[in-house]
Amino acid sequence: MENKFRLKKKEDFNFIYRYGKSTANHQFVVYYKHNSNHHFRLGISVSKKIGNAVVRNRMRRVIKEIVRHHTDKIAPNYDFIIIVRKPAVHMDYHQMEKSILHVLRKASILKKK
RNA sequence: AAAGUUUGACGAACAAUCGCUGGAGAUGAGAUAUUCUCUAGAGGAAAGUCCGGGCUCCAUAGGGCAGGGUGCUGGAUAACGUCCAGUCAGCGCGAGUUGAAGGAUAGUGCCACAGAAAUGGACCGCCGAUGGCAUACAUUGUAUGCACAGGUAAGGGUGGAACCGUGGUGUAAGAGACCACGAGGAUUUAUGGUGACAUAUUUCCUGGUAAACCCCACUUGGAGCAAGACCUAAUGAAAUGCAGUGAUAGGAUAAUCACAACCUUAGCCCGAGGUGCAUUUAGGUUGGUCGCUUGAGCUGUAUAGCAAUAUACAGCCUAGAUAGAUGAUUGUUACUUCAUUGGUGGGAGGGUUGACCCCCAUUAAUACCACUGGAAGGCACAGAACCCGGCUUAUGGCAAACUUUCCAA
RNA sequence: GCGCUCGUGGUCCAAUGGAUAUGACGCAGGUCUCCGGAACCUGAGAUCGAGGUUCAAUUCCUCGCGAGCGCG
Repeated sequence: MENKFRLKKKEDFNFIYRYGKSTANHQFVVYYKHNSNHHFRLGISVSKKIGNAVVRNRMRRVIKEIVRHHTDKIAPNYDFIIIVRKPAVHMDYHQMEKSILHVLRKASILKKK
């Protein structure tokens, strides 16, 4: 995933947490906010409570992979952060894919058909 | 066959599609942009951060104290609290394994409860030799009694531990006071060993505790890659230069006012508010580059050594991220387990060193072997963050050597 | 990266190396009451794990596990 699609700075995260809106399902939480770019930007947050370094890295990589596969469905002009909750650890790729699409649709970040 | 002990190596593979990071090449005027090609890309513990070192900066004439650390011997090492080989002690039938293993004879402290007493102590007890008092005989003493002075450490059965233990001599009663045998410690000498130490021997001594204070020996400056070096926006600082028109003041300077210009007030006008500009210097925030991977490196061979390890020669270059790359999906295979069998072929015996176990009873069926087919799993612990050497902890199956017991020959 | 502190019944705590491990709240049973509460009485329930030193460890030492905090 290219750098311009990623949220990196601590200030960006804090800004979205403070001024953005949030939705959630059982496995994920999404914070999102309009931006002035012509593409979306993604941040991923996995707490230390979720597991050890291997588990956290796996969650991050799988989420990156899922979002990359659905880049064309995601509406531009959004910054959003995906936060992983504990039940997501035991899901496989396809279940996570469904769950993430569900939560993004709830947040109305996905493009309408 | 069962139960163990030690050591060692390993930590699945391949393909397709879609991606990530570094490097090289092409594309491109050029760049850290774009596109394409090639190539490299996690571990045995990368983990915990428990030790040690390299490296960097700061401090430092030299020496000592304090504080910290370590603590049998010899060796290895860059160094270590690590490793190897030994000694001694403990544990285990054994293979083996564990040990902060100097000093209690430098000094101080502590040893609850119980017990007379927990290290210069006398409560009960024993004795009354010597001294004292009393009585009797008698004359300068003898005998008996008292338990006053005093002597004593045998007995008290409490405790984890009772002034080394047992037996004797000795004595008024007793006592390492003396003797014999024995336990432990220090010490002298001899022998063996580099040494710890072992064996014999001389002399002296005898509670435990130093992971209590302490003494002795050795060792130790502090901080950490967010170390540190370099480049650099914005804002503010200093210096220099310039600064529209008009007015005031002045030696001179933007010192002040008005207008103009520019900015904000959602697009325009009015109104309101605000504003010197450029260059250089120092500082070094944000951001970036270096530090950053050629190293006490890896592989192989030979030599030295019981070994840890060292030396020589040859070959090799093998991750470098920074919201942090090394991934995802699908398929196949190795491998494991299950169903105890669907099929084909072999087949009177099969497996086993053997004891023994399984199966069947000769037209046939079964065990077993080979090939093929089905289902499930395809794993555990775990992710480099400056780099190494160890330790510790987590974890999957495998192999080898050795030990003990049982059974058969 | 470096450093510090703590871990004791269900909860909050106490403790000189000396064990029957303290107290409060809570829990259970009883007394009282027509019933409940309050009060009173009684009881159960714990030293984070593994080793070591010591006659004896919650306490001392080592390693591990978990929690919290500080500095850069």
